[in-house]
Amino acid sequence: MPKKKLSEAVPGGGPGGSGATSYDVAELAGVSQSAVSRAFRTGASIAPKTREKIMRAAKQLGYQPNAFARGLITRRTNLVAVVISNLTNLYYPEVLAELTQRLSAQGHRVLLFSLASESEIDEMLGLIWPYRVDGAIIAARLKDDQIRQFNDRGIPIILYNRVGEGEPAASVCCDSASGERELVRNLLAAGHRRFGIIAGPQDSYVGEERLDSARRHLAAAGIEPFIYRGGFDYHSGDEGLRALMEASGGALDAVIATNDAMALGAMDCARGVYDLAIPQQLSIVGFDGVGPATWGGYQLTTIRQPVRRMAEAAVDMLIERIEQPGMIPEQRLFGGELLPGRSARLG
Amino acid sequence: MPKKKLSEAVPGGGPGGSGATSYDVAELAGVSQSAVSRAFRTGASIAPKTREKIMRAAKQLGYQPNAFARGLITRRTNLVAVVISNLTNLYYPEVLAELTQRLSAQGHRVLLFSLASESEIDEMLGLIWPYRVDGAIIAARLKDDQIRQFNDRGIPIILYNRVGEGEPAASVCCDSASGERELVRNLLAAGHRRFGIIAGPQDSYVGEERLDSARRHLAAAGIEPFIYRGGFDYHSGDEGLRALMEASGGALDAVIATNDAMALGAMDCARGVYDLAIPQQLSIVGFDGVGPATWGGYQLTTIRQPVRRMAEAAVDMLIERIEQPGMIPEQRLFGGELLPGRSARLG
DNA sequence: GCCGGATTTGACTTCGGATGCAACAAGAAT
DNA sequence: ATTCTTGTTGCATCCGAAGTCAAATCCGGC
Repeated sequence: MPKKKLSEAVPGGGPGGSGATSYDVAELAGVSQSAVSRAFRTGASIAPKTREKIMRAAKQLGYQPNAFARGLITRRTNLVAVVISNLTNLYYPEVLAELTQRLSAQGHRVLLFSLASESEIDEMLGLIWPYRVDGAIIAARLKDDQIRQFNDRGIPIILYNRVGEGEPAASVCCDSASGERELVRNLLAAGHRRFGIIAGPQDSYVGEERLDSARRHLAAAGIEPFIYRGGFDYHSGDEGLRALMEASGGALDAVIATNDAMALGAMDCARGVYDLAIPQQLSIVGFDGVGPATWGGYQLTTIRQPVRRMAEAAVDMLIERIEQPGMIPEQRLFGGELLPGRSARLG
Repeated sequence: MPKKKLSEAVPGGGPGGSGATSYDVAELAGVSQSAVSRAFRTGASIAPKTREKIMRAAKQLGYQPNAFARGLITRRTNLVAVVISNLTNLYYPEVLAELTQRLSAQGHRVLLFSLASESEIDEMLGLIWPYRVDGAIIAARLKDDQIRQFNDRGIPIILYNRVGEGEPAASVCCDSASGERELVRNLLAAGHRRFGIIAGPQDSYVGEERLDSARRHLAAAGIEPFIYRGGFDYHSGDEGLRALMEASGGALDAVIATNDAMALGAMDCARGVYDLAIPQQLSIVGFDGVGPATWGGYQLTTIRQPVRRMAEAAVDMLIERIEQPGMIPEQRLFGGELLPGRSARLG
């Protein structure tokens, strides 16, 4: 009769049920629990014949090592927290899909957190700590002391399209400044002179980068654009265009929206409300290169972020830092690709 | 001098570091580890004064109970697996956002799995088991034996817009049949007679439901529609419309797409390629009620799924089953709302 | 058949928090 | 003051896998 630690009659009732432990497998295979444990770790010292025998028993019992027990002793949970502020944004689902698949492929599970508002971050951090995640990828605005909490706990993080302000943090970003410069340069070259900008909320890092870059390069050409502040959503594009038309007395050549969703809203408004031909009477550009931007009805002129490469970099950098703690907080900047589209006349 | 189990010098180095355990807190507060444990469980037998003292010590050390240790002993992980086949679909991000927020609010964390293809499901299940999730919400096509694996392990699941075929399973669905019937009835009442259907892939449950319903109700009026099979994405709408125009010799009154993305693709194609006025020359309807469907350029006539209510139901049903195992596999069907839009003439 | 080195193996301990139980304290009842 | 409640507390143990270390086994070579 075995000593103990054998699982009781299976709760689920069925054979090959749920509760099998390494002790159950050990008994069935006629080996010790240690052997079972070793059979499931690559590189462990175990005879091939023994491992095979154990694997057969494990399969018969439907045994899978308990990640909680394993995580407790190894201090590696294989969990990565992914924090995304606003999932209903058109851009993030694509990012999330890429991150999830790549992390999965590397043996990590995704613990997803989404925020209804940025103020919930502190609360959310309190939900992350108990799970002892191996690392985190964060597409939300972290304050310095929040970054520091990760650093203090030794949890590597990668900021996505954000940077640490005071506290150093590794990050992956799309180069907003040069992307926006490209757009402005082309618009100027095509002869546009009266600009409106539909900007994002002030608490968005990339939003402000794009806005600053656009203003700076327009200023260099002696142009002062009209500016409207929206919320990065489609509706803000509509409202933004109305506001700009009013502010400029209808005399606009070009509208720069700091993301695609707003650019699309502005296009629909320009056509539907003001009956303007795009790009003949008004050029509109966006930023991101989301799916709908390429749709036939829009063919938006925009900067496409290299999402796949960025996600790949974020995951690779994170895993490097998990494997080898204490690396320097590197920042990687990716250039965007100009999608010419048909919503703007470019030079 | 305390016996043992006190964490060593903090790895992170800083004070209030990461590795604090209940033993550390116990020592600082001058109580036993049991007391610390009880302080963090509501309803446990502990004096308010003691708890307060412990909480103060815990805060000072930055202590948070280790979810892995807790989960190991309680057999409750507070993890819920959310499986979504195709995140880049326009519809699912909204669902995911709702599910995540509601689960969070109920004290559950989301372990996210996304699939590049449905064939990966078995592989993915192997990644779920080790984490001993309390339950799962699944928006992917599960085969009966896959559902049975959950049942055998006693893990409650809720299928989202899917049903179990042989194996019983709780599910939350939007009523495809009556939504589609509503659309067809209105289109018929407005005098449409030559129909095309842009359907989804055959392995989609809701896709087939919608297709069947549309065909049945058209057949009842003696109408045999042209049918094209697409992949539920925007591009399929474009291809679908071209195929239908060709098949029908250009003589179409109405196009029924079984989701919005394809309907939008068809609209752009109808306008851009065939120069048709919508809805005057061609009516197009979709299904889902995704964000872009309401955009000014489209104003798609469609059926909006009550995503919030459905997500709420899914979460509530799941939690019921977690708290109280062995409930009957209930199926909940939600009616969709007809968004009249402007892409179809309705009767 | 015996020996030395390499490989395998199992007993035991560990991770960190939860909990049954007995010990204990504080107040109530007698 | 004594006994009985009621309410707190600590001890010891458990959850399930991983890793340490010493014992056991294997193997070719003599």
